[in-house]
Amino acid sequence: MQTKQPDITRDKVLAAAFCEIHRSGFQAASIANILGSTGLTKGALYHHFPTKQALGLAVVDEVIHTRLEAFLFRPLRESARPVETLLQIMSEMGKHPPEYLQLGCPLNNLMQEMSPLDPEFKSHLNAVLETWRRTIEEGLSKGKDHNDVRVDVDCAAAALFIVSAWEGCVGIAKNLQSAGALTSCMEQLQGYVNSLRIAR
Amino acid sequence: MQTKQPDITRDKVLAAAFCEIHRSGFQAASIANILGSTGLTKGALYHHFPTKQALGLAVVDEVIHTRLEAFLFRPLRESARPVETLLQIMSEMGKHPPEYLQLGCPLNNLMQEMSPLDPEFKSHLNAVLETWRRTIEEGLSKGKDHNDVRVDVDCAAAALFIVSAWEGCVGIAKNLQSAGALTSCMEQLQGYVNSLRIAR
DNA sequence: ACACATCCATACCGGTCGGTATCTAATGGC
DNA sequence: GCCATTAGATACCGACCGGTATGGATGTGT
Repeated sequence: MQTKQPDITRDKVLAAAFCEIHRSGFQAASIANILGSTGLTKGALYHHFPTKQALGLAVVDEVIHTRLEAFLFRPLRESARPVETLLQIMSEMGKHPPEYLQLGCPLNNLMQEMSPLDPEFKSHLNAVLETWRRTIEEGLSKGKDHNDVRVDVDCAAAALFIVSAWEGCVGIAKNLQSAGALTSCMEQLQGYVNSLRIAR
Repeated sequence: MQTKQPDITRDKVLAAAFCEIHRSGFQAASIANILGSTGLTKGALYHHFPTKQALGLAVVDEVIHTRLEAFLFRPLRESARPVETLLQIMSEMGKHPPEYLQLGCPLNNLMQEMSPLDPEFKSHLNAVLETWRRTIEEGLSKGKDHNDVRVDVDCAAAALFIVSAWEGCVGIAKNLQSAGALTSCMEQLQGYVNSLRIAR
């Protein structure tokens, strides 16, 4: 196991690639730009990643998935009242750095662009999406156990819709470039989530 | 006003460009592919459109907007009970040609890709989006007049959410490549719309 | 019938793309 | 201290991109 420069270099490339892909999409992402922003050269990149596609997949698995895990999946899994945690995270969507409003959700961007074009991308991206959906589904199920969610709710279908609408809201807000639109949309989605709960 | 061949050629280019852009996105859309599928050459294309961007904007205005107008906006505006018409159209989403499930909504694809990159695209795309949102808002308002929609509903916010979630559902279904997912998601969205109505 | 604008085909351009071959320099095992 | 492997730099390649310059064919107004 190497613990010297190589891992650092690899991470620098991954971080720069994530930014470039987030800005321009995968296909339009320029290897030259990625290298330029790191000060590295092609020799370094192609030593760690065989192709541009492999770099993109590594960004999905090691950057995008990891970030969602930290700010969404883990808090949701570890919460005692996951539905309230979910609503809390939704209400804090406006607190993301402004680039996220401007550029949208990196996962959704890549899904929309790459899933129809590349089965490898589709499989890696859908793995992240399925983790997201399942995490919410399990949160809703746990809510049922605590008499917080109505027993007649189809947790799987509701979870899929929540993820879909969530991505839709972020996407539309990105086009409108409006934090207010994002807030308004997420509030409506919170209304939907609350409609799944037992009124108190 | 010319009414000979030129308009036909222009429309052929537009139709081919729409397909190519729908398949690959705008940036990855190849002028050569567009021309190849029509049998025309660059001379023809660049006679009718000064740049690739102008071609893309024309696709937005003359193809995408027109199609949405025909299958969504007009039926909604002309309906006596617009909320029911809206629910009807939502329930028929599965009847689109399979390419639409595979490739997603052309409007949303372009918004996600181009809005952050090109203000011209953003403005044309958001004009279509705003027409969509406003049409639904007016439908909800008309529903209020007919005692179909609750008076406490914020029609503007609800309309924005409906469009956002709609696009989100189509986008997620495209990634999952699953007609069932689309149907399930749209059913949940119909549930949301119904929650805006007065229970009978 | 002649001049002229419109329509479109052909050939070509500079630039950028992802990827590779080759070389040097540093590192780790013995 | 020697050698093999790894890390990374440099130079270069063919393919493709959007766009242009030019020329010919086809109407069209007069």
